[in-house]
Amino acid sequence: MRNAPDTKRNSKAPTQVLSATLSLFTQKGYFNTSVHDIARESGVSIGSIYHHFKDKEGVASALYNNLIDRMEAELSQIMNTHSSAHDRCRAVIEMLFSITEKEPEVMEFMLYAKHSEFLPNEVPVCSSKPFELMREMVKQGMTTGEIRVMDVMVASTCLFGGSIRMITSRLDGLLPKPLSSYLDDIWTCSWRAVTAK
Amino acid sequence: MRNAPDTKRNSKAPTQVLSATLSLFTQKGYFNTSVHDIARESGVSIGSIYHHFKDKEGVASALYNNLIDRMEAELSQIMNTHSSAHDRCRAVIEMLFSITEKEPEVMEFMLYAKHSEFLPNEVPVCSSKPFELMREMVKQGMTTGEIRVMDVMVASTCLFGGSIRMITSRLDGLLPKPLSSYLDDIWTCSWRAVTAK
DNA sequence: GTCTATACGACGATAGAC
DNA sequence: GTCTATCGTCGTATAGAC
Repeated sequence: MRNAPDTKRNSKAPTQVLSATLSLFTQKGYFNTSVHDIARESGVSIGSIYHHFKDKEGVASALYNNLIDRMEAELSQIMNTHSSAHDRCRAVIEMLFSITEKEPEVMEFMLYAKHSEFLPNEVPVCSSKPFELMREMVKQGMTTGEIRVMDVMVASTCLFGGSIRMITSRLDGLLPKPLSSYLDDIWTCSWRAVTAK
Repeated sequence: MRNAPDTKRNSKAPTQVLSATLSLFTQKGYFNTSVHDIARESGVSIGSIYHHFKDKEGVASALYNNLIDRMEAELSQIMNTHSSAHDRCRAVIEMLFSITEKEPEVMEFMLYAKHSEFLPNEVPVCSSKPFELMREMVKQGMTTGEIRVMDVMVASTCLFGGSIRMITSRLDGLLPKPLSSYLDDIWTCSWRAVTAK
């Protein structure tokens, strides 16, 4: 029913590799992780890894794009289930905080890794679709009058910048309590920063 | 009149090395820069580099601590020449913006590099003296009633987080105009976020 | 203090059997 | 599709002359 009749079923190697890679990259960084490490951690041999991915950078690239796609899906979901900029932006921060607590590695790799050093050909996170969607929310908030009219970049940065830095602080172990316990305070500050009244 | 009578005068090699290193690390990153690169760029031989520094990490470490010290000096200066939290914090942002425009490499290395990956033994930036001073300013602002009473970490992050992300955006080339042209808007947002009324 | 030449290890990537 | 064994390169660090 599928494509090739005789070849083996699609293996689960790639997902195992990506999962192990996320752990290793967030713990030790891209350059401190060897392909041997990935093979050991994932239980997949080097040969297989190179069969499924072009090279080490290809592994990182696949991982990166996977996570960007996932983020974009989450943001679209929020875009669709909320109508005001206020509700949308708050939901975004809540979502980011939640992922940070449940899957710190995902956030670590998305927001904290210096992709440009090992993925020179990928579009930087801040120019990626998810970040564009966040700016779009802010923009719409200006047209509805919820948010003061100003440079969209400035407004977006002020509205989300605090939360993003709270996330990195949490990942650095500087915050004793889970992010959810700071959410109300952060949101009060962030919204006051850009709202009209 | 100095210490050793016969040995050559203290060479300027170390400063040349650190200067070249800053350029290379910010352009290509720590791991993409070899000691050979540093030798070539600085005009100092490998042997000399290893004479002055323990190893490659030692070069990075010296650079890092130099810049931290410099930042601390700038912040102390601001602490002494301004009295209110309002004036101090605004001056800090102005200073950070100014350095970003005049010496982008300094900010790039301070705020954007993932030090933990190549300087595992150094204290992270966010726990360094300069960042502590910034939190101290915020703390004092709460006692004087300028800033709403809340978790100091939350307030500091909200007050400075937007500006710090503007800096990284600027370094990423996402902002067409120099940071100074956004300063007033950013400050309005940031201060509204934490101020009492 | 400065240099050149070299030793040595690690890692990315491939070959080729199963 | 998966594996093991191996190759070649590059980069850190040292030795030792000046």
